[in-house]
Amino acid sequence: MARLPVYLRTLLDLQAERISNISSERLAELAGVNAAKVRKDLSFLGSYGTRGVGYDVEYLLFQMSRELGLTKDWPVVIVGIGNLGAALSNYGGFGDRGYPVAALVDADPSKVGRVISGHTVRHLDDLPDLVAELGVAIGVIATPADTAQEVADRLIAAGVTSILNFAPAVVSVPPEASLRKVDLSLELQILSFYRQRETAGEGIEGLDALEPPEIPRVVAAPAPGSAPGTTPGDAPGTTPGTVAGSVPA
Amino acid sequence: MARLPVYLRTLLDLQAERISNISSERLAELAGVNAAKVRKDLSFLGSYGTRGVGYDVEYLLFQMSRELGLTKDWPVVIVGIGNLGAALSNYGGFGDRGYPVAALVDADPSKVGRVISGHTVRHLDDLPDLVAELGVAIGVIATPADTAQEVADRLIAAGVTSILNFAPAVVSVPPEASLRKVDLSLELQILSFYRQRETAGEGIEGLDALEPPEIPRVVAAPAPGSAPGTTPGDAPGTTPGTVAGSVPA
DNA sequence: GGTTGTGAACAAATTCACAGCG
DNA sequence: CGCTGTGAATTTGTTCACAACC
Repeated sequence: MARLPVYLRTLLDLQAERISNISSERLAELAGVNAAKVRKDLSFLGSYGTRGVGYDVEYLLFQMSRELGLTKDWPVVIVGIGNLGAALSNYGGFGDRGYPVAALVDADPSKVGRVISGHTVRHLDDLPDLVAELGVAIGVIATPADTAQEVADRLIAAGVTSILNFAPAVVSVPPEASLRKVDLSLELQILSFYRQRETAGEGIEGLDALEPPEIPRVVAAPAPGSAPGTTPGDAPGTTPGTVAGSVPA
Repeated sequence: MARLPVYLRTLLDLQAERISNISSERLAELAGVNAAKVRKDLSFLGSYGTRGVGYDVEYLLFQMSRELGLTKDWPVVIVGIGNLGAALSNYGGFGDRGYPVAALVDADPSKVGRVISGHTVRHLDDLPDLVAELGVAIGVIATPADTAQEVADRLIAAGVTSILNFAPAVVSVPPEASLRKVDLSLELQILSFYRQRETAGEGIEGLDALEPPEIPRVVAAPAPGSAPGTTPGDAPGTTPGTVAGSVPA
């Protein structure tokens, strides 16, 4: 369940405050969820609470860390050392929490050999060797959208079964692998969607209402920057809110 | 619905390939979802398809962009100019897609005045003025966890109702505001959780799925690396293949 | 013929509510 | 008595399947 890490973090805060015991009620409040949900989620790990009392913070933390696989390191390889990839490799939040950056990889020969945040960038072709040597457990895709699937395939082929994808593209992996995605422009679009609905009349229904009843087959030019002459490949050149999230590698 | 941006992106790709018409079946395949879901989602926007034919890419794009609020810019303020904040402000993906970075803000006086990616860092106290002057629509929180809630409060107070939170903390906002979060360590923990489940039974620690939940009242030391050989209890072996390792909604 | 749009069936997730235990 | 753990009820989301339509 994807909420466990949130509980974990909350419990760590509690531990830092020397609080040794917590009820599902209070934990729920701190984690921003419903109390029954907390109990269901925790009981999924086993019966680690005490009726009439609550949960022992320390003990629960221990069980949870074990369950989340936090008792060992999971070395990470970052593929695609553009803006985002470089930022990620420089971002301390990885290593601190048990996910040390083990290697940086890029397909661009001009990037290979450069040293970033203490790591020498290696070529994408070295992936299998790096994975084997360094025991890489997680692959981070920080390439442009159009190479994301290929990179994922190569990660899988190299034996990496956990992938975190920052590229704004749909990538698929075999069922035995896990994939999570982080897409900045997607989040922003969701936000502006809600905001739009607020400001524009009332909801979708209201929008239907102001729709012309007849069927407008021909469409007005989509806002700014229509450029039907651009080269194919990447960068759909039209309409605001294009594919985004990553950087030239 | 949070899938609309994915369809949007797919449609943009199609447009770039000069494909003018698409069936829900094909669109579903490209977006990595079920065809019926695509139709339900799209019908939520209105009846923009043609039976027996499919959807007109251009027209659907136009309607969708409008619905997602992509016909106008949504200026962004980034709060917290540390590693991550600086990386984000330097990251082109915002402005290109209709989310121009309008201002950078930090609470640290030593950061105020510095110029990053063409923006002079302003003090957090200037937030209300900046929001009013620049028409800021979205606030990005890139501060440490312990100040995230306060920053959110100040954003709301300044009139920003859309917030994207990168800080690893639970922040709450009034119901009229929207909040999205991006949490890297959370994603990594989810990945290692699945991975852990897979490989449970091997590894240095003999945490096999044997269960007898003896009385686990005594708390073992949660210190990193501690490996109590006979830790009792283990997650119920239930729901074997249930939790798939793929992208949830 | 083919494909959308949608009610109905189904599945999953969430919440309720309470028995059972400390 | 208070709080956990969990079946049952409810809500939410997904998929099916087919009538309506081009």
